[in-house]
Amino acid sequence: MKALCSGKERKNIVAVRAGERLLDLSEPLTADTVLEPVTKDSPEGLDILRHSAAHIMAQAVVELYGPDVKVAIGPATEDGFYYDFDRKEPFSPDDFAAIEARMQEIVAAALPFSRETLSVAEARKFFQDKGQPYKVELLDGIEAETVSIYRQGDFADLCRGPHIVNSSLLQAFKLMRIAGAYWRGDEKRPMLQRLYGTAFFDAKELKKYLHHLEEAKKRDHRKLGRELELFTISDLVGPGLILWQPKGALARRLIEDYWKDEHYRNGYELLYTPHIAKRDMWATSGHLDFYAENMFSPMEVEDVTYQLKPMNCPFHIAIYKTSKRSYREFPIRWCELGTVYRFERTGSLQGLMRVRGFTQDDAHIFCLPEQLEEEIFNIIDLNLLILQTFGFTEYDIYLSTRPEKYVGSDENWQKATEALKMALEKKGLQYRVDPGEGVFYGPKIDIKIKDVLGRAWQCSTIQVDFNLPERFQLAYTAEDSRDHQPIMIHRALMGSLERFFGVLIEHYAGAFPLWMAPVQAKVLNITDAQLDYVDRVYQQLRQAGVRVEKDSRNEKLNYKIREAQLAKIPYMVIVGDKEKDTETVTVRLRDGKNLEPMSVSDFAEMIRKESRIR
RNA sequence: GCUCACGUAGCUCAGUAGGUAGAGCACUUCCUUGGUAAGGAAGAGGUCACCGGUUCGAUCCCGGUCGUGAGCUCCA
Repeated sequence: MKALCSGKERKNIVAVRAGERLLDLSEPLTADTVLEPVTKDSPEGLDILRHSAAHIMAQAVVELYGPDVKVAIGPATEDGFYYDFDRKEPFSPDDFAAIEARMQEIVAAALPFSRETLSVAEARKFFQDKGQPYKVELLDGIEAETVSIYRQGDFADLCRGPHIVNSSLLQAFKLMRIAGAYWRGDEKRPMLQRLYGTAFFDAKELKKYLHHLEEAKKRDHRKLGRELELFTISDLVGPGLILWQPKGALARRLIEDYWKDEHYRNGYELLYTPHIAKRDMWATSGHLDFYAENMFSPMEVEDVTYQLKPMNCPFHIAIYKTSKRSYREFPIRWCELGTVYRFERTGSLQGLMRVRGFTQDDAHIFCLPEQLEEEIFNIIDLNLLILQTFGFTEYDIYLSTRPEKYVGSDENWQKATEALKMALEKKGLQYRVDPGEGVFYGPKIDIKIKDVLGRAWQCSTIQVDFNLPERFQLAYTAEDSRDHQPIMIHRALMGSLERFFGVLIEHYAGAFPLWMAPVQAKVLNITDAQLDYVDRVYQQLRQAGVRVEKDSRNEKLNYKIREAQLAKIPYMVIVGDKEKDTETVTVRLRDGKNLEPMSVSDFAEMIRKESRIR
């Protein structure tokens, strides 16, 4: 080790890496091991600290609340750590101070983390004697011959490691929240109490992280949605059902207009379809068998049962079936901003991100097998273009394969999965496989964009489907003048307009780019002497197609500016006597800067130019 | 759906050891006519989420329902 680095660097080392494995610094070395240091500033180093913090928290909890607290698991997470406990009495945030204080004592004691290797049988006896059934159950699932336990002070935990050398390295930590969590993530098993915390090597980092959380909170789309009057959710209407207020509705219209234009350019035709359909149709499509738990309850109308739509595909299929199709028509690209309803459990609803009624920017492409690859390419290109237009350039791509419950033959699934995979690879796009996460009728490519809170939101989805065409017996006449079955691609790029808008609000903190800002400019007068001029400027801008408001209230300019600023309006158009006399306006930008006075028509032209999307 | 927490005026929040409530902002009216982030005054506004229970009496205590938040589970 000494040979590896200088003394200063050594202080910075948390663990070492030997090939794939991470090892404690206390690990005995063999001559032939090649070691690589894991430092404090590496992601692995931080993970090790946080994992150790989880152990220290568990130790504190056991010491404070007695050995009848059962410990489950406690890993590091993306932004901290947690530990799951089974305890009769609920933890409350009031307990945090005591647990943190106890943790501080453990840190101050600089307890070494020591590793012991035991056989599985020995370990089982050890945890049985300690009265820790969750640990025993974990051991039941371990196939290796030996396991390791880590001790610090009197606390011992089943753990692969590695850990920090001793508890004094935990310099900056904070308990964050309490939540319920099912043992092993299974809702049929006991609900445990999960304590979340976060930890860093130094206090500055912790402070920075907490500050980041504060900033993220300011961008919360639910808060901004209310403040900017974009959308609301009403008890009168019901949970998970979005009401778009005028400003939000206008932004949505701009998004939809752009979407429609872009689709027209890319060879799509627009459809409209109804919100309900006969139950029989949902039986044919397989939704009743495979998607019923997500559907709203059926309704009877004149002895026929109908059901709200959770997807648009069967409606597009019905349109497909209106005439005999020829291969010469292909590819058929049909798109629709289709509003669907899905039953979501109350506990999972969240603002615009998770709702019960939402509009998909859906499309279905019917094509020949030999057109499949190119169509997928086209979709990916259009997809990335649209995301880019909205300012999203960072995303994770997933390839989701066949789920447990599915329709269709294995052969079809394999063909479809292969097609998606080939497309991603030929495009040179990095992706991860999400096994078993496909839809019941086909595999899919999902693109998840990240919001400021670091949450990844699934928006885009591209699905290849050989199965619904079969179920609905879709056909086209091929060159051989015989009937063949078309392939169907389902895709949504923004995914849900609601969710996408939510991500947009957080992405821009409500300060939308000019082209999609519901209000682009607000005309503010200084005194009543300019009332007539305010009106003229307002009318002229409105005629020129600028989305403009005016504030001619009897208030001070400061006050009007403050309001417009809080409303995140891109341009404030200020008119006083000076402007009135010269037939000009003074423009103030969102960032506080002022432009030179200009004519109203020049300003309108400036807005027109800047609002161009591409 | 599950666990925990929360639910007071449009918004943000006080408050009552159980005796039917208060601030700031917003709103209305009046005064003020003021050049780049809150001028002043007055007024209106709440069956303290809803339903039951305990009590002489409940916004406050207890139970249930609904809703919200953080997670779990599930997903666009």
